[in-house]
Amino acid sequence: VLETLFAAEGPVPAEAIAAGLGGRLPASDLASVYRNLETLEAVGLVSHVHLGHGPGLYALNHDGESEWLTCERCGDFRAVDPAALDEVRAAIHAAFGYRACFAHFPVVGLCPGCQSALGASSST
Amino acid sequence: VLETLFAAEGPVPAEAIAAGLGGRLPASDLASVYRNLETLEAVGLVSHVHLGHGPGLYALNHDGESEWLTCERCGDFRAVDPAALDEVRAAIHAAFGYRACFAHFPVVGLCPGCQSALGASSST
DNA sequence: ATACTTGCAAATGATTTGCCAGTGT
DNA sequence: ACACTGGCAAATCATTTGCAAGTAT
Repeated sequence: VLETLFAAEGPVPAEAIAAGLGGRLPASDLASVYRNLETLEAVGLVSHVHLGHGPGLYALNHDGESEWLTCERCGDFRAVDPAALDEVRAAIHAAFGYRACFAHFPVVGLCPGCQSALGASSST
Repeated sequence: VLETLFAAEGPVPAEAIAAGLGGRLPASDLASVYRNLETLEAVGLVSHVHLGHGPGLYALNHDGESEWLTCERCGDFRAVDPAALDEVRAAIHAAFGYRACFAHFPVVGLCPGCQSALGASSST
């Protein structure tokens, strides 16, 4: 499982891991994959993120957890360094007292491309 | 279904609507409830939010959609006026070009209570 | 022999779909 | 007669659990 996650380019669904990323790596049973992922998450080597509906996506924690942005229209997503969201976190903390984390559940919105794809109207 | 949503205090799972909020209102079949909710969402009267894992929660759009904050530790949540998140949205837009929306997927983090419950360490 | 890990199958929870009967126009 | 809505059962998708067989220590 670790080898497969290492070979993956980005976060992947458990099913893809079970399939060995489409046959390129040894396949295993989905149940074992979930069991291993659970263990690996518990020790902090792996984490998963929920991008919209659809299955959770798993990825290695190379240096630390990433946080995520995803587009609710086209489904695209990007990892961001947690530090890049510190200003956002500060604004949320100042307004509501919450300390936000976008590692497990991402920031959801419209990516620049989809903003223009719909008639670009709003400002700010 | 509308009547039930109107009687509900906050966002409720489809199952609670089907049960008539625990018997206080006429019960219906879960499938019908989902079908009606889908239609009501399509016409903009209702929206649902995904609070962490667990079922989606449905609520009326009284004056406009709310956006949500939820605590990943205690599961508590609160609705916020979208305007209150404009500063946050602006920070995200400035940094990444994304236009965030927290109506369907909330801001996830630690509420003030849970921050103290874990040894309050971090600042900002 | 004992502990850990797997594969496979069945269970769970949320949601969707198919279909048929009941109501309304 | 025809369109719409509801109930009920079965299907689907992601994930979990039980259990028996297999490998390792």
